[in-house]
Amino acid sequence: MTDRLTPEDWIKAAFRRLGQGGIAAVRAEGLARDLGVSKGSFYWHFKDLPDLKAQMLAHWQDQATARILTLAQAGGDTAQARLARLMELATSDLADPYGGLGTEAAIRDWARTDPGAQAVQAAVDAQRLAYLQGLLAEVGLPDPGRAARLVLMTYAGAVHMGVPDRATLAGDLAALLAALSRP
Amino acid sequence: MTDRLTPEDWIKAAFRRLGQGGIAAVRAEGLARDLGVSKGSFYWHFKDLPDLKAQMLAHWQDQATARILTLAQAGGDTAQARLARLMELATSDLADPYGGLGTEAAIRDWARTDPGAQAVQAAVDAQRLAYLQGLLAEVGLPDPGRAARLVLMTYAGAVHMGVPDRATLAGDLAALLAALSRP
DNA sequence: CCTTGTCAATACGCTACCGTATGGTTCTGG
DNA sequence: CCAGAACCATACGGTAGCGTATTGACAAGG
Repeated sequence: MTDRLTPEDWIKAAFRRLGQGGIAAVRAEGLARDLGVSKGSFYWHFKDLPDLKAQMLAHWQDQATARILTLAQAGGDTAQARLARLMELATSDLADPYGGLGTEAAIRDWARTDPGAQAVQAAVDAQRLAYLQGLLAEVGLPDPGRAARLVLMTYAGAVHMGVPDRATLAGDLAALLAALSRP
Repeated sequence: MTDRLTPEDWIKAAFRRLGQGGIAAVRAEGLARDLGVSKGSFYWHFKDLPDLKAQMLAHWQDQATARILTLAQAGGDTAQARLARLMELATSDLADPYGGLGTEAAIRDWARTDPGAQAVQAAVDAQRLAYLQGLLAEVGLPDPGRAARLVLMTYAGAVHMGVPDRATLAGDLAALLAALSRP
């Protein structure tokens, strides 16, 4: 257990602050306080705040697309199985390893005002939409484009309202898919 | 046209800033710059920033519930008619008189970190949910509680993602309701 | 007129943060 | 064992915003 810090430690702490206080709360001096060091350390690991934020976005982008999608892909052979696995993943902790489901919402908040975050968020949304649409088409839904959009909007909405709890969210998503699958 | 300012002028300007830059952008000195006066004027009309924000929340609460719901209520005699009118209102400018549909999203962002905003947002959500659930029950949906939740989650999600455009949003909501109405 | 109330300008001290500069400490390879 | 690298502390000047205090402009009523 070294008491020296790595960039990852800072990034993890930054995501904690992002989830709680929004992007305005991720500051060099505050993070240093959280980690029990001085900000001299921060400016050793990062050039400045924009540097840290860029690395946060890179982490998030990888987390939100690549990792989840490969996990879902490994979830089964049939489209049904992969779809089920994806729903399961989306409502699990894996979707948000940095703390509550709030990180997804906090990133969206951030993206409303920051062009860089906006770009990453758009890319993530597009990738999710394409993958989900493909899956739903394979399953045989009538209008897979609209259905995929509805599912993602529901997910984003759930994350931004007080999500009831993960079980009801899973139930709501399942009900939505069931309703959309009978024309 | 008097060149003197009223509290409403400040509040309107504050909502513009909220929609663009989030709650962090509503500051006394910035607002004063927007309005072409000095901040001495701000502290004449408002005790301090929390005072302004409280008045913003009061305005929003009235706007988001009372006004919309009475408009919807006046939209027709049957539940179907009122439901249609509600959907129409939700995707119109009336839902957000302060500028793009972004205010709704900005308020939710704000509510994530501010307890006062959180309380108002929760109250608005609860009222919307109750009203919509009643309407959907009257129309005869199988599970009106879940359906109402799904509709509101979809709406919140649409507001937070790049809404495609109001027409497709209206179409998506209609498709959702149609799908949910056949068991 | 002149007083009073309303709204705005200016100037001030205070706090929180940024980013830099410089120096101290601990780890590690040769 | 020591030179350099990696990591952290401390101290500094600069900016942006808050809230207060004081004064000025100007309209309306007595």
